[in-house]
Amino acid sequence: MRDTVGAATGLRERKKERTREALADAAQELFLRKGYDATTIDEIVAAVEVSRRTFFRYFAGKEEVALARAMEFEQLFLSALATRPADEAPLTALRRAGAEVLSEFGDEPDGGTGHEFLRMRRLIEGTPVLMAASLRNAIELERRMAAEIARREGVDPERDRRPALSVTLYHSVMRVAMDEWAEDEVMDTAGLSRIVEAAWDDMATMLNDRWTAGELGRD
Amino acid sequence: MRDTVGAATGLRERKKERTREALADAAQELFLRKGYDATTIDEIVAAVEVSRRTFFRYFAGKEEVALARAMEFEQLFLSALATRPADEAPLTALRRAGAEVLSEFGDEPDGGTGHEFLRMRRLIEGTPVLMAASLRNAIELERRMAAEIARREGVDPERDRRPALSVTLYHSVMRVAMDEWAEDEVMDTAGLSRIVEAAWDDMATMLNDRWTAGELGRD
DNA sequence: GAACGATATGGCACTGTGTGCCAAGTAGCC
DNA sequence: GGCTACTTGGCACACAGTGCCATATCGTTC
Repeated sequence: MRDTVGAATGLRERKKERTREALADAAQELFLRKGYDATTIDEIVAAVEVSRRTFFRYFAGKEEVALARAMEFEQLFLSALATRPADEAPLTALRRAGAEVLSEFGDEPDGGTGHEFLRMRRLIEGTPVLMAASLRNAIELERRMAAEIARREGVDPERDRRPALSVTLYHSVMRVAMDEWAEDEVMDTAGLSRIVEAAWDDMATMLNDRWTAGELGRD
Repeated sequence: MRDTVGAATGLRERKKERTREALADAAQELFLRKGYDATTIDEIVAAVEVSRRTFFRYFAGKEEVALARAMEFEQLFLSALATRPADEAPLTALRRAGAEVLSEFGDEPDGGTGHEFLRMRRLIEGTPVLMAASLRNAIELERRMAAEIARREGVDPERDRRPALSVTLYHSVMRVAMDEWAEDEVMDTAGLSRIVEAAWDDMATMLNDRWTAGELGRD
């Protein structure tokens, strides 16, 4: 994603993009090595040789730079959703868009972007202020996803709650599945796919107020 | 909830509780009148005549005092869930516990705790840092609720994802329903109940990959 | 290549949040 | 009343975040 910039823009734009990338990379490296709270903005900007003031021209704050990479995946997801076949049911479109993004990773037991992704995820989960900011980003992403589902289905999201419900259901299942999967230390995308499918099966069973598949309702 | 304290404790404990309540009340009054960002900790402690240092002995930070009342409702909810009949299905128990807590409010068009609750909810929704902190609290509440569901169902929440799924499903439906309901300015609990029921119906339809009740699946 | 306008950067001073330390004050107990 | 345990207030500090302005750099035109 980052290597597609600058092909047809000026030096000024290219320098800005390089500064932004350098800040995001330096921040991530420091956060993963020292922890979020123990890393200061002064340390990040020193690593890139720009001023604090410049930092705040690229990022609204310390949290935003920490979540910068995760937000790139959100863009990937929205693009994937927008290009799903128009006649696909909403939940199917969401699930398949998610699978597309996941396939961007390879199985990379101890290297590459997948490993870094897992390490950043653990950092975020373990840092309350980042977890909070990440959740708020997720809410905003849900709103945009719901708008896309509403567009695909030709309904008004302000009047019809089904887009919002489908998106929040999708995120709920994904979050429970990813919490379960991330207990391992390995970027095993096939394993995640299996957990996700099983979680959807459990959810369908549960929504009919049953606890196991095959059980009759009992209230 | 707050008036049950101090009956059998010493003066020191009673003074601490009064200070804590005074800070929470002063903070809420200032946040609702001036906004969260425009209110400083110095203003809150000046209103109660204690020091900044004392403030930080009662609350971990500015966000925590803003969410103090909301977290009291979380305790109410957990208590209500714990006392639901043991043989109730998980989703039914969650829904009925929620209805119990909601009934603590009356329909109070322009006064009382219900009105204050709505105003605080709008403040939180409109303040990114509070929204983020609130969402993180909700995650922690979900974890405790899942533990309670797991206890009721006699399963290990570390091995069985159904407690987590049922809780996150419940929260998802409630959040979509409350977003829809809170567009009004009135504490209409009957209206909320109707929206919640309708949202559950839509969710059940959707989880079977249908968009309307009665529609055959089409993928 | 120089000039000029537009834009980016760095430095500074400032506000506000949050925290550790320690002296002074207060509550509880005997 | 004395002593102990606990609470409070003041202070100095670190850090995040921001507005303002002088200086530097890039892009465009000639």
